[in-house]
Amino acid sequence: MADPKEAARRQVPCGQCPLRKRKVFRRFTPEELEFVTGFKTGELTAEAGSMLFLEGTSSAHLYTVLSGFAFRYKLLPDGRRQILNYCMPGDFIGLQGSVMDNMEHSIEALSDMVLCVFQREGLWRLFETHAGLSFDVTWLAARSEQMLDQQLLSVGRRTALERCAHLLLHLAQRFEEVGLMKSSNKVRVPITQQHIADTLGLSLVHTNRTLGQLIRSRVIRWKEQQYDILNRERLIELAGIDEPETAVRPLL
Amino acid sequence: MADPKEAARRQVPCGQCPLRKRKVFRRFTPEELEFVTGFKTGELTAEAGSMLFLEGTSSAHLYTVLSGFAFRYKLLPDGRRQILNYCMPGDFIGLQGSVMDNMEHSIEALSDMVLCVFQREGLWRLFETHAGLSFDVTWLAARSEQMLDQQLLSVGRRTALERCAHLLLHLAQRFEEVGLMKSSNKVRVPITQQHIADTLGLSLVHTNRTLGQLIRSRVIRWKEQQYDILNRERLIELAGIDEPETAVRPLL
DNA sequence: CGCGACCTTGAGTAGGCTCAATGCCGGTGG
DNA sequence: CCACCGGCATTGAGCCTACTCAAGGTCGCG
Repeated sequence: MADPKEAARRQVPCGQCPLRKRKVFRRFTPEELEFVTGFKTGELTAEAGSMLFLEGTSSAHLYTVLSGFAFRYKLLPDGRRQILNYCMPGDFIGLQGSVMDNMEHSIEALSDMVLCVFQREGLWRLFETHAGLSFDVTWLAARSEQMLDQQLLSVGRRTALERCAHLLLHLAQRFEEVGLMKSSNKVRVPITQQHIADTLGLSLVHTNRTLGQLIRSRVIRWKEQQYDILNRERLIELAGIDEPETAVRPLL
Repeated sequence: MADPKEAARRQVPCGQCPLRKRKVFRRFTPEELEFVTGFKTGELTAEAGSMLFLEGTSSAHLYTVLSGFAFRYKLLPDGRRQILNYCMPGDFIGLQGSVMDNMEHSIEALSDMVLCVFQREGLWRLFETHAGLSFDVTWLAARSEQMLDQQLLSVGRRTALERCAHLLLHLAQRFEEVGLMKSSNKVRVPITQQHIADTLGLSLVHTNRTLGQLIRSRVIRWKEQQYDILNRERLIELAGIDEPETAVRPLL
């Protein structure tokens, strides 16, 4: 009766998922909702610092982030690290691992997390029975490619200051989309300057100095694992403007 | 009778597509082949230097490259350019534009090209009627995401020399996959050092000097728009080894 | 012959890197 | 209660990778 497996299943029925209420997410039909509910086989809680995926391994699961944060990254043999992107509530992660043989990146939790668990095989059933949802999955893949494109543009062609400004804005925007903005412009995200450095392809020291510039000129405030945007206009200006489009997207 | 539209249609029936013979590409069932043949609405020839897609616009088409090369890139307002990846025969391009509202990147032909043309709406029919092919499309999207991950790692965390070595190997590998390697290690690709610079996030001058290093140490040879790999081992070593996996993939 | 596209090279600079030390804070154990 | 430690942020100093500016050189083409 107290089957632990059962205990872990469907603690939040997809129909009532609080995330689904946000207007960034596409309305699903009752039929789609039913399918997704069946597709979900349970929930997973992960502690801050734990690995969700490990480069080189394969994974039987796919996840949707319910709460908490993570980051996706690659390592060079000598330890240099490049963070590819951040995962936040509503993000569908692990597609690469389900569709290809094995992962070529790792994902590590930045905070305690709760994730919806889907089985790799379920994805097949999804494609066979739900054209709309398959399209959604493809759409999500295309979107994350777009975000990588942006990131690559930053790292390859922007100056340190521009990169910082751009990332800060980007994170803030994603926060807003899923309703995580503390107050108006307060972004509480559990990352260190080392994470920022590894995201932007900079050294820790130089990241610190560049953020220092932004802080001294009162564009942002930085304390602990949290920053406030004090002067959004200036930040946009520094980032070299980048249309902050917010597309309605599916939530699996 | 001499309908130009008709003239442009299906000049190469998909079943006889010479690319399809290569073993990198998955065998299609006769049924799938038939569908793809119907999906294809014609061929497009593009001149070297012409734009296949333009950032900010939307496109009614999807393409598969039959022959020739192109590159996908983004620009900053002041003209700085970041090349995101290269398109070569067998590549399926324009998915982002078909699935999202509009493109956030441009694609420019590097050589004269021939492309298979598909209609955006056809993609919908594909999802509705062919789960296997939909899965393939998603697979391709996941794969290009993987390649971007690699690229981002390079640009963010590798030194100039490592980046060059890595790119040279990467291009050579992709050439081999589709049988474009002239002789053993001769890669004839119509790119200039400026393209390499914009791919790797380096300046033209520094790219030139870095390639110069590789040339002087007899690791590669560079002439005009062509390079030879003289010492593959050394190149791999410099690139910091990167498993050169070749996955069988679908060809739409 | 002149021009444009591309490659090459020199010289000087600067943005970003490394090494290293210090400060701050919260947690832990004596 | 205090001393210590580990994780993170900060700062200084010196260096070097990669950048900019600038000049040529080569080659193919009209």
